[in-house]
Amino acid sequence: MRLFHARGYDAVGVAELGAELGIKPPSFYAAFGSKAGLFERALRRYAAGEANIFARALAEGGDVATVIGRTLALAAALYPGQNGTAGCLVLDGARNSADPEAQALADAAKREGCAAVRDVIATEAPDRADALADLVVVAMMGMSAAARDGADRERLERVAAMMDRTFRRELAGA
Amino acid sequence: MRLFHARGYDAVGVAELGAELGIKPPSFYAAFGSKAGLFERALRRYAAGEANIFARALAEGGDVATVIGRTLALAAALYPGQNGTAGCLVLDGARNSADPEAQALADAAKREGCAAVRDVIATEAPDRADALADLVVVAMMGMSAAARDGADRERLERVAAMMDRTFRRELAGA
DNA sequence: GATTTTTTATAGTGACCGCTACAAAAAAAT
DNA sequence: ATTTTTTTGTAGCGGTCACTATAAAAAATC
Repeated sequence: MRLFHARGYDAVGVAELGAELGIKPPSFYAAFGSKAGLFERALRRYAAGEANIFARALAEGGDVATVIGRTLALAAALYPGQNGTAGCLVLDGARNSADPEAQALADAAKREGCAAVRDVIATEAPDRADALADLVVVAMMGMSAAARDGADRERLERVAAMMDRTFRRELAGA
Repeated sequence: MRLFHARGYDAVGVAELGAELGIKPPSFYAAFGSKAGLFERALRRYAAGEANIFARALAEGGDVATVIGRTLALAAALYPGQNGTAGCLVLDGARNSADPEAQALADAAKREGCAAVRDVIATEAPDRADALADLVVVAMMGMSAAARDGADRERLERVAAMMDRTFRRELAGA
C-alpha cells in the first residue's frame, strides 16, 4: 500500500513489492494472484482505514457543511503524507497507468467515495447534490495533486479553509 | 504531444511516438535526442499554444477577477479534450512517472505557469497572492484530474462557476 | 521415522522498454 | 557521372516488466 501510494501503480514492480513484504515472486502470486490483486487489497485497506477522510469526518457528526469542512481539513492534514506517500491513493494511485485493470479498480473506488459524498450532501440539498459533490471532489483531487507536487500542510490548509467557505456559501444560497 | 497528453509520459513508447511521426527510432533520436527531449518540446508547444489558458485569459484584459474567471471557464471548455486528451498536459502529463527527467520537465513548466498566475494576482492583492494562487492552481489541478476521470464540460463549467465566485469573494475581502 | 503435502527459492519465460550499431538508400557535392 | 555526405531502415543491444515451471526445503500427516 505504501509503495503504490508513494509512486503509483505502474512505477512499482512486483519484485520490489515482494521484497517489501519479505516474500519472493512465487509466494507473491500464491498470496495475491496478480499485481492488480494486491493493488485491490491495498485500495480496500486504504479506504477502510484512517485515509478515508470523508468517513472519519462523517463519523464525528454535524450538518453537511460541518462534515465537508472537516473532510477538507483532514485532507489538508493527511495529503502531505510521509515517506513520499502524498495525496490520495484512490484518486492518484492509478493516474496515467497503462494497466486497464488497475484503472478500473481505482475508478470503482473513486465512484464509491464520490457517491458517498453526494448522498450525504443530498440529505440537505437534493437538487444541487451533484454540483456540490463535484465541487468537493474537484477540491480533493486538486489538493491531492498539489500535495503530490510538494505542497505542504500549511498551503493545503489555506486552500481547504477557502474551499470550506465556498461550500458553505454555495450550499446556503444559489 | 497528443500521445503524451492522452496517456501520460511513461505509458507511451518511443516506437509508438515514431510511428505517429512517420519515422523510425534512429531518426527519432537524431531529431529529439531522447524520449524526454520530445516531451520537452511537446510541453513547450503545449504552453505556447491555445492550451495555455491563463495566457489566453490574460490577453483579453480586464481586472484580476475577470482574468481568473475566464481562465477557469477556459479550463472547463478545454479539459474534457478529444481523442482522449483530457486535462492539462503540464499538470498531469508526467504524473506518477518513473522518469526523473520527465518529472523535472513537467515540474519546471508547472512552476512557470503557477508563477505567472501568482504575479498577476499580486498586482491587486500582493499580500494574499500566494494563497489565492494556490486556490486557483488547486482548482485547475482538480478540474484536470476530474476531466481525466471522465468529467464532461457541463460538470466542469458548474465547478468553474463556483470557483469563480469563490475567488472573487476571497479576493474582495478576507 | 517415513511419507505426503505444502511452501518456498532458483531460475527463466516471452514481451517490451529506451536506445543504438550497422549497412543500405537517398541526397548533395564535386 | 562519380564520390562524398547525410539520412534512414533493419536488427538487436542490455535491461526490466509481470509472471511461472521446476525442484529443493519445510511442514504436516501417518
